Amino acid sequence: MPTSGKSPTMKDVAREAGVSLGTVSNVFNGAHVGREYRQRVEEAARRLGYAVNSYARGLRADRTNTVAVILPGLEHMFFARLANALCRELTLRGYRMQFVTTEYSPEAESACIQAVRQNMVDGIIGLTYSTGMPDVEGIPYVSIDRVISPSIPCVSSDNYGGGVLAAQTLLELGCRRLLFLRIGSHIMGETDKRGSGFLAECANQNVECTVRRFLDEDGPDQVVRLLDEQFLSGPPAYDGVFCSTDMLAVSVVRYLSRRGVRVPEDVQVIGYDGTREFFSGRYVCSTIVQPVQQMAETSVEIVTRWSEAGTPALISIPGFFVPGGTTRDGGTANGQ
Amino acid sequence: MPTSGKSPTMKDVAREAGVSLGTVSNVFNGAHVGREYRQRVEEAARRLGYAVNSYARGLRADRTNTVAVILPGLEHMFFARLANALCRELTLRGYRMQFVTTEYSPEAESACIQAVRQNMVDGIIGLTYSTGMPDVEGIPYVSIDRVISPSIPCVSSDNYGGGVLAAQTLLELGCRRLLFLRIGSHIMGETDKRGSGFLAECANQNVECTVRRFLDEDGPDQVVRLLDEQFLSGPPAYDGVFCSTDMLAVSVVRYLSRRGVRVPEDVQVIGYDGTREFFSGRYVCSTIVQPVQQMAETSVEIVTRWSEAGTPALISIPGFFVPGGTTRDGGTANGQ
DNA sequence: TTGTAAGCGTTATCAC
DNA sequence: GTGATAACGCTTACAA
Repeated sequence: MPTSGKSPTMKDVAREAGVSLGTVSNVFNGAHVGREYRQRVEEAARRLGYAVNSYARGLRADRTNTVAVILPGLEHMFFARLANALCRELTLRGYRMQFVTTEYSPEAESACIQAVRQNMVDGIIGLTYSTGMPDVEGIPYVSIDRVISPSIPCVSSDNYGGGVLAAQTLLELGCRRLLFLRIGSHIMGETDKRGSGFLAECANQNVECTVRRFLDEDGPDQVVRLLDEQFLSGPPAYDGVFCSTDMLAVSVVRYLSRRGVRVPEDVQVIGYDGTREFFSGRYVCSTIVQPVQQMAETSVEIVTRWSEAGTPALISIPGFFVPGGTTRDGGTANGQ
Repeated sequence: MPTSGKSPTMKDVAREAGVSLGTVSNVFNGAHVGREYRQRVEEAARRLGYAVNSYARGLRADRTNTVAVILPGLEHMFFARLANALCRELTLRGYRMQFVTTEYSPEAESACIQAVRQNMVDGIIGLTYSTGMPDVEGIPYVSIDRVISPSIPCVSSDNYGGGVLAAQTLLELGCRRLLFLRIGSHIMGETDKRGSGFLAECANQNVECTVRRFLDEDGPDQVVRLLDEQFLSGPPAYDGVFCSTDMLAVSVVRYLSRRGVRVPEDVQVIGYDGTREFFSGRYVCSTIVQPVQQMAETSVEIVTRWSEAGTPALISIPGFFVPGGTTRDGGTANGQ
């Protein structure tokens, strides 16, 4: 067993076991091989520390056991959690993860699509905000949080349902004057449904709801100005706020605290994502938690079983509400 | 330009350009080719949308332009930042990143080492806590934050220097009764040097310093009990605390606040890592910031230029102090 | 069942 | 400088 230098190849195993190359190959591909032969091969392989080279295999068999994961970056906790879960699920199923960031290479996505066509990668799981629609017809591509076309499967948390849940929760907690704050780019996406669901449930329960929208480009000044309008004069104009992201929710909570408005006594706030402080594990606010783990499982399941079934175009996985200290229902939630 | 289906190969390009296979290969490998031929080939390649298949190349040329990155996980912000920076640096240099987590697959590391020997991966950048020393003699392996052997390069932040810096900072800020708190496993590692540096500087300036050590296994109870001993009775026994991680520092700060000890008025606390709140970008405490970006650059530089030079065994990159509200020097630092 | 040989996309070594 | 050809490690008809 050489401790360094090159690995043994099938040829070496064949020689060691005294059988032919094809037989060794058959053993490693589950084909029918006589017991005696199979044993000899397996033993020889163990002695030599042999493992198949999946890239060489891919060259012939169009299969590399590698999936590319494309995310905007890792510094946002939601992305980090997602990447982590995807890595886990892929590993569990015997796949390697090739990781790519769009943050630093806008053409990363098309490079990956190339790679699939070259059989260097078996499939792609992508969460991208690029404006152009990637041309991924006919290749194993799972999109996260963004509908690309009816024929490309998209996995996301149930944004609409999450919005409904947020409204139900605030209303149950006694809020009657609701505000929905949204931040994001111009382009419509899956995440817009958070607002739609929220508003629909408000309408359904005959409660009025105001909507305010920030753009990513807006600086903090803009946000503060807008919040001032809503809250500063007299008693708070609203007693329940749903924010499209935890980040926004935390900003709002901090703003309110600075202005002497008590949270959750005067105003209750719910965010969306399920962001936790990395050290304590505490949720940073009351929030609708994205089911990251299940989203990862589902995505991996779909790419790795691409051809096996007709895949539905849009799979929405329900999230759940968790109290995080910014609603009135019993303090800060901890742990899982 | 077919929008789906398989990619063109060198053969296709050769036919399209009316030259031989070898010539096409030469063009893509920078060898000397006549101007006329080169142009014809390049044009044909563009027309067909050709790109070399680096795995097929790897089969011959022992080079895949892929580097494996091994980290314990991504949920800790330091790891996420590191992975992000590594991805960036690798991409910039034309490498792909294969990402692996030890959290969910303890044998991930040896699998990667296999992969290198099989020429499926050109090199490894690894940050692992496994007890056994990986057998990586002779393959391109860069270890982060852990010395494996004199012949394996290790890149880390200058932990010793960081400890010195922490001591200098606390002393400059007027602290005279110092405490060093450490958390971590039994095994000695690079990070232990944080304490050594801190203590050395204390000794150097003739200031006494107490040391307390937690183990990862210790529950929060243990930590609280220990802190109670140090701080609870009477005025705080210490006025300056250096913690081996930001996580520990934040726990300590929270503990002190709950006990009515004011930070930074009564006790000043410095952590280590440079952790920031993901939404505000604020540092969670005054801290010694790990130079993640430079660590990534250096590691990538070393793996990708493996053979080109004798590499020093240990490269320590200095971090820097940043105030984060738990020291007395001017409020909370923001931004970059 | 087992062995043989062709071929996957590329590079390296030759003659030309 | 250019073009055929063998080889990289593996899979897969097909022949034995």
